[in-house]
Amino acid sequence: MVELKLRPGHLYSFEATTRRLTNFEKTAYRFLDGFFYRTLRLNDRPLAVGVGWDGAQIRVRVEEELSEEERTLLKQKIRRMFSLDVELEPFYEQMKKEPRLAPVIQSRKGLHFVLDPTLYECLIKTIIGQQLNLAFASTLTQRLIEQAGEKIPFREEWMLVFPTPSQVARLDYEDLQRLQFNRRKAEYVIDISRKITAGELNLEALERLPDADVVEELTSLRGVGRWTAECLLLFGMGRRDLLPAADIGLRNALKKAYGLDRQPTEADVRQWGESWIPWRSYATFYLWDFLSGS
DNA sequence: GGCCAGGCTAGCA
DNA sequence: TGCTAGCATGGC
Repeated sequence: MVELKLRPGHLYSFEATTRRLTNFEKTAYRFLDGFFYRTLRLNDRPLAVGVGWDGAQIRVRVEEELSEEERTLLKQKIRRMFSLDVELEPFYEQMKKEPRLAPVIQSRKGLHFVLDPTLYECLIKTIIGQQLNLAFASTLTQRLIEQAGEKIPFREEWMLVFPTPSQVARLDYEDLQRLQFNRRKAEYVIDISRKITAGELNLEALERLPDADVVEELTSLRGVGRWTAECLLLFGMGRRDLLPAADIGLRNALKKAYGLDRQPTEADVRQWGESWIPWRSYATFYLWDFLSGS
């Protein structure tokens, strides 16, 4: 058993940050003994990793032995996934000037993104979530993991590991249709996985590109529109200034926060968002959190 | 039963 | 370039 500690570089609320894990990310995370457990891969080795909080630091728990290299990798991965090096004070300062948003922001101080461990997982989950209500999207994701992923032992039981591109590439469209994916969504998910497996698509290489280029590259894929590309930049890469202005959730959140009697248009959102630059991702994220009722 | 879900593509003007 | 039907199901 290995336990590591990681200190956040800046103001950090573990409680606010993990609140959504048992809700929106409930297919990935399992809460047990004060730790949020999920599986991820270190150099292709699947592991169950628990993440908790000791009041000042993140506790990371793995119930197997790790090499020095794996420890280093795990630390890097968790720091990145839990946004431990993101400094939000400038964001809070800037948003004080937004009277209608300030209460939403100030009551969530220390809330950070929890990123997916891989860009592939993020992209596939986002495609599955297109247009569907979150509950059903989560059901479909879970079914994909059960169909294509592998199981690893965990405390007398097992946990599922999100499948690799090659594991999904081996499926037929009909396999996913049986899980109640619509035909086109089955094609998007499998075709993209096959492209990655064939070496025709390298998601990691996109990390080096600016936002606009990532959107351009990704939207050339069948099944990926602007919203999906922006979600990858947000929840896969943690980019700080994305505004998914057409997003239904964001528009509903603004309607609620601003006390409007109709849903604002995409153009409204873009215009209001101008004054959130360069923190539009975080403004969006805090509004989503506000909408989900906490 | 009807309409909307944290969209996208293909087909048509 | 811009508009819209269709998708497959759950939740309200």
